[in-house]
Amino acid sequence: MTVREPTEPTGVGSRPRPATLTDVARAAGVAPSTVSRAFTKPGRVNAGTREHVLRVAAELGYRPNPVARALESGRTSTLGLVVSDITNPHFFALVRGAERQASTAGFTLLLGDTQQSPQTERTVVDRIHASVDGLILAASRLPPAELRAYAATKPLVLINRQTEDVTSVVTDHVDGPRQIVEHLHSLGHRALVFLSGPRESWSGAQRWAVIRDAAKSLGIAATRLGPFPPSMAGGPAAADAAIGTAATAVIAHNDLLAIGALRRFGDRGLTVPGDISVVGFDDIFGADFCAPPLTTLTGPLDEAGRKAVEILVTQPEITVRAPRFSLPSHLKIRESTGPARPRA
Amino acid sequence: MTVREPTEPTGVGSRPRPATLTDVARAAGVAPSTVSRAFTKPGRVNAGTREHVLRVAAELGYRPNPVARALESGRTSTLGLVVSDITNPHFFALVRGAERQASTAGFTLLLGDTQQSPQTERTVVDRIHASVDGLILAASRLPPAELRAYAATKPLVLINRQTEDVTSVVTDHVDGPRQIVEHLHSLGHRALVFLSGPRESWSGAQRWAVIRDAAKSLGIAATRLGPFPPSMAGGPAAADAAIGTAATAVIAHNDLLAIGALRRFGDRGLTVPGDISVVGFDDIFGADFCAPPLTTLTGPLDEAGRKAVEILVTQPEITVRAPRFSLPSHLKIRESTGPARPRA
DNA sequence: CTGAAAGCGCTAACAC
DNA sequence: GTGTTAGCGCTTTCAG
Repeated sequence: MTVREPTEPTGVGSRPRPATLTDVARAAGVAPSTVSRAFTKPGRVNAGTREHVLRVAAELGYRPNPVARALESGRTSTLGLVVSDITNPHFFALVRGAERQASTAGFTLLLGDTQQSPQTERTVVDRIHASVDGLILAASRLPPAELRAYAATKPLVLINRQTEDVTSVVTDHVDGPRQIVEHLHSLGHRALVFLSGPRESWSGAQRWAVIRDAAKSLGIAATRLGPFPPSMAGGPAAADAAIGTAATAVIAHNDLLAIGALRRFGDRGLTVPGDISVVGFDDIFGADFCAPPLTTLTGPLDEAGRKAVEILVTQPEITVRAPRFSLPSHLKIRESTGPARPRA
Repeated sequence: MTVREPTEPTGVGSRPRPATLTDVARAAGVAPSTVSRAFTKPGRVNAGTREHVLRVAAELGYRPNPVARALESGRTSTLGLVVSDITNPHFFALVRGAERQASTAGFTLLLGDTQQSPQTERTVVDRIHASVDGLILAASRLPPAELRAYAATKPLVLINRQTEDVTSVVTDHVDGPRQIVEHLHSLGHRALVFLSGPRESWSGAQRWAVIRDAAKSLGIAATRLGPFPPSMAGGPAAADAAIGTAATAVIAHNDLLAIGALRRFGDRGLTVPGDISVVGFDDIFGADFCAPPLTTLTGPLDEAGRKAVEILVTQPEITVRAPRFSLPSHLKIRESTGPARPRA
């Protein structure tokens, strides 16, 4: 039997081996199981012993090793959150909401970024898969079959993506986009343009479908331009493309693109909303203080994050029944939309 | 000996037990150690055997369990990143930089939020401590002794906080603030005000110290107001307080506070920079498109995140020597600063 | 080159 | 109420 000296440093500048449960047991003169119980089942151990054990543990600076605990129990108290582009402020609120809810529940978040690539997404998910009790995939680009395969293996919640047999939380994608069209219509706009984002975006497809139908039923024109990168950098191209049309209002795939377009319109000498109205999606940080403040459809992403975490923490079993949740969004009217003025 | 049936589902709606290394070994007709080697030491196993094992593993959908691997090796390929308030956009760039660098290195990030409380910080750090190979604490509020204690236990890198015997990465906090003062001085400002953030903020203290000294040596007045919450919500109170002084320029503890103040000045009928100039810190997302775009000191936080991760991934040992790194920051002059105009 | 066996730190039966 | 024992899934000596 090899016994390592508990506290012997192994060399200059190295770190001491942290105390283990066994060390504590030995020092306290009790069995390992007693120490374990002292920490995890306070009721099932003599109060005096417990106190003693706890004291000795504190002296030794003992802290239970979650890795060992996880190996035994199969539970890690950790949730994986995978987003498609952590660089995108769109996801900040999501990460924030998820983190808050997780920490409230005593869970920790493992963060992953797919950099918009399905291949990377696969790698990331495979890697964290076994280390988490549940998985949240935001705006996943994975094909349905793969998503189902993951869901069969581990509690999985999709955010802003829906697929058969997989639990999802989406921000409303029907009423919201329709409200935008109605808002614009009521302001007198009769031709609008949708500045689209990535082709593979599920939510982007939903948005356009609803916008197109709503426009049709109101008898106004709607055309789609793009795809454009869903970032501020995509703004100039998107704005320029819009200027080439007869539209008096643009609806951008997201706020980032909208803000980018806003600036470009300014640079090109167009005033917003005087010459052209602009609407975004998400109500990201900054949408309320850009110039002019942006009319946008709130996408309660922090709430979506909270909801997803809540599901995984309190009732992971229900994910096998693949319920779908939809969170209401509403139109936040600010100053980037106004009455239509026919353009020359 | 208890042998669980490898693939038998345990009930309706439950999930199959994932294949383990042992399952693969059995199915492939080899020893567990051979399977292990096939995955981790490709050289030390017969090419044919290896191929066979890999094929069987693939068929079974086997994926090595990182938790078990970590327990044995003591390494988790995971880094803990703890920020004081994930709600603060200030940290977005940090999280982003850290995540990118980590994933490049094949590491995963565990995210923690201390909600500005030292007590919570302790809890969070204690909890993730054993699950990570290294720790990054951003804007830590912990006392030096505790920080040292953690550093003695695990590779630790502090961001924007310095303490003896602990490795740190800070964005320059001397030249930068001085540049702000000089910039303002050169525009003719002779009285400025510092809108301070939380009292416990290490970087806030540094900033004020340099500003005060720089002002003194330039022979201009500098006073400190506050503390104010370092958020947009803190802006109104901060702006109002500043209006009550003779200052023609304000330097805010961070961009959030600066943007909040910007809006308040507008609401109160003051034009920026006509009536008063405003400077922030960090160059957060949005600083370039608020109205007017904010002059601010860049705090290369994404780079700081990358640097911290890089240290922990490539040379964790050096943290015992507690080197200090400082990343250059520079003044980004935009439109919120202009020539001083004496106020009534 | 491959197998057998020990054990990482912890929890959970199962005794006593 | 407490100790003993057997693993969780994997890597790693150590034999063969």
